Amino acid sequence: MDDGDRFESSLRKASMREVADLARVAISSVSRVLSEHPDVSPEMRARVLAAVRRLNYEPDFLAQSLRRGATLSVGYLVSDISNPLHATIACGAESVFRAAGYSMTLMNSEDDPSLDVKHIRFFVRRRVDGLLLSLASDTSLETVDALSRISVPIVLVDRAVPTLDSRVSHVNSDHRTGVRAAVEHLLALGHRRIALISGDPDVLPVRERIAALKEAVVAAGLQDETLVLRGPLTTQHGESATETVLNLQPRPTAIIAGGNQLLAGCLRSLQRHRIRIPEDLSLVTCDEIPLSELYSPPIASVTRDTVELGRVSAELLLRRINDEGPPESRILPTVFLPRPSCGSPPLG
Amino acid sequence: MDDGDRFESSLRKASMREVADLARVAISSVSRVLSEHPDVSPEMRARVLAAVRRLNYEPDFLAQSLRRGATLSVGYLVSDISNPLHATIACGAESVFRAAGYSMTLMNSEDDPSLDVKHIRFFVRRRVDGLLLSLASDTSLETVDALSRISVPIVLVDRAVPTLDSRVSHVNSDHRTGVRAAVEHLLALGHRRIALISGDPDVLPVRERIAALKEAVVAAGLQDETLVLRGPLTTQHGESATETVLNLQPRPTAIIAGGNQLLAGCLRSLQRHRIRIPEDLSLVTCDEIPLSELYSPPIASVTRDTVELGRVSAELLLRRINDEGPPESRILPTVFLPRPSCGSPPLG
DNA sequence: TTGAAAGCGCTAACAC
DNA sequence: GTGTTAGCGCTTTCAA
Repeated sequence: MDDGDRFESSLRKASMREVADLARVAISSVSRVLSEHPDVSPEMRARVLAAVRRLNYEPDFLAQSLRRGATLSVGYLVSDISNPLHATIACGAESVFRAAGYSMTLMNSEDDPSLDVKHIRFFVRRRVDGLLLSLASDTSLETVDALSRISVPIVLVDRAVPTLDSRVSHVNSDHRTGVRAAVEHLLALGHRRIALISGDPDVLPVRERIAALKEAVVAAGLQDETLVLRGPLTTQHGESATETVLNLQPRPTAIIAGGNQLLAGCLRSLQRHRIRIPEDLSLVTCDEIPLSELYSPPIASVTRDTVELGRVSAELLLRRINDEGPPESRILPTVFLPRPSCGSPPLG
Repeated sequence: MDDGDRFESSLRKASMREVADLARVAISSVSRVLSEHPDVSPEMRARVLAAVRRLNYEPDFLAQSLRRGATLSVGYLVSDISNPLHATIACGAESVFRAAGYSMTLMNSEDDPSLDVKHIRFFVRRRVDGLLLSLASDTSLETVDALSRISVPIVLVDRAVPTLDSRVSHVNSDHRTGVRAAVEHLLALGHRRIALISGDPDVLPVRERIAALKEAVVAAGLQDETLVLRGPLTTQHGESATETVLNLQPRPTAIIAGGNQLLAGCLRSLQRHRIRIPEDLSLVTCDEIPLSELYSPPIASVTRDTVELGRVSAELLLRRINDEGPPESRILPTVFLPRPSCGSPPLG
């Protein structure tokens, strides 16, 4: 490699114009070669490709996107990517997008519905080809309004906006079935005073979990002695709600942590008070957190394949982007895994 | 809102041309108003803004980027975003980028150096303004070559490529100090046969941890009875390496899990063999995993502020993008947190 | 088979 | 203070 080559191939972004000049062909011919147009002579092809190599040319995606009207990029809106639950969804989605030549841009809405709206606008201005949304709130009017005003394909991930049903795809987990199984398990063990440490009901999974708790009690023909403690889906709320539960008279005999972050806070509080599980209190979590199955004792959980959730969401979005049919809804299973954190309620 | 409005404001992306026509001004005037150019009369401003609202106009970022030569977007390359360690780094970085008006696009390289290269090329074609890289391997020649051929600002996160020192910024954690403190703690407790379950040495933290182990032993004037088990940074390797350790005669009395994923696998194996911690074996982890501090017993760890790591990385990248000085290096502290998983070695 | 030229939506230099 | 115009780098008719 001589010095000329080394100079040419380094650091500067060459334009198609320069490639055309070097190859002594028209710029449109370069374009044809690179987009594999059938009608190009082998000689020209070779000349162009040589120039491309020599200049280390890479087509400008921006210019291509502007011209073609597609960016091959999608936006993923999530409340908090540092939550392992969302991170695995993102991972599943990204692998599907990547395989299809799409890139995924990420924005955290930090559980703030007004950021939901801001970021959706942002993505639209950036002309993403589609949007994967795990909204901070699927009940906020501003968000629903913003969504109804835009035309990009949308997939809601574990969220529901009934007024948009005909325009957006949905991928949800069947939280209700999983939580019902968990509650039935607790009821069968003899628990009656069951506390659900819950998020606020402005996202679908929270609403479903609350409904499932009530449903299971009603279905069992029992009087409702359950308790729902609402608050943000944070470890802080998990911790303080657990404190509340522990101070109640009579004290609930089982806690369902309605989210993985809530569980972390809950465990912190239980440890501080040296509550024995399951002798003093039974515990179930909704969504795992790393090590929850290796905890002492292993913690029963309502769980699901979140990587798959991400993959399916991405697939539905690509289908919409490529105009392969109308919006669809998918419901993926959840499963209740009984583990030693559930036992009989303490006597008395 | 009348029907006309409803029609105009919904679903179609209006162009600046249409806004100009509706407001009966030149297209450049629209541009001036929107980019807050000082010399615009209040009347025109009002006319333009009215038209903008009426058409629900959003400027096309793509066209702006092409024209301005900046995309206000950066790429983040990471081996696996579903690892909480990387997810929190991403979270810290994203918040800084977002505050500065930048978006962050994510690609997983799945611990495959060839994907590192592919994704770097991909980002360059997309004309990102900068790159945050947690490479799968910082020793791969192809990667180094690819990096030396591109001109976008780069920040290496917890990675080192000596030949690129003058061209890229670095943000590293001081793994060496943290691991040395951990080893010194174990030595003080009487441990001599210490096993480090390690990743492969093609990323900086792994190399530093191995070096720190040796350093600490030498500094203590002891004969080296340590053992390093290399492999991928996965739970599988953590598990199988632990099996290996448990079968050794004489068996090591302490294990250092050189990464959070390795810890998860290690714990699984220890539980299966009913190894008591710290009575039978002492344990330290490098980087926490959710619940590792709430484990029974709580697990000693070499840890660091990963959100801060992400934030600082983003700040250095923005500084380079805005040409505010040459590439910089930052070393952020790690800290060893002794916890009950470390005790005296078993007798005999 | 190849080249010339229009234009994607925007910004900025220049004119008035 | 506002309008006209030349591109940013590419794709794609339309002619030749």
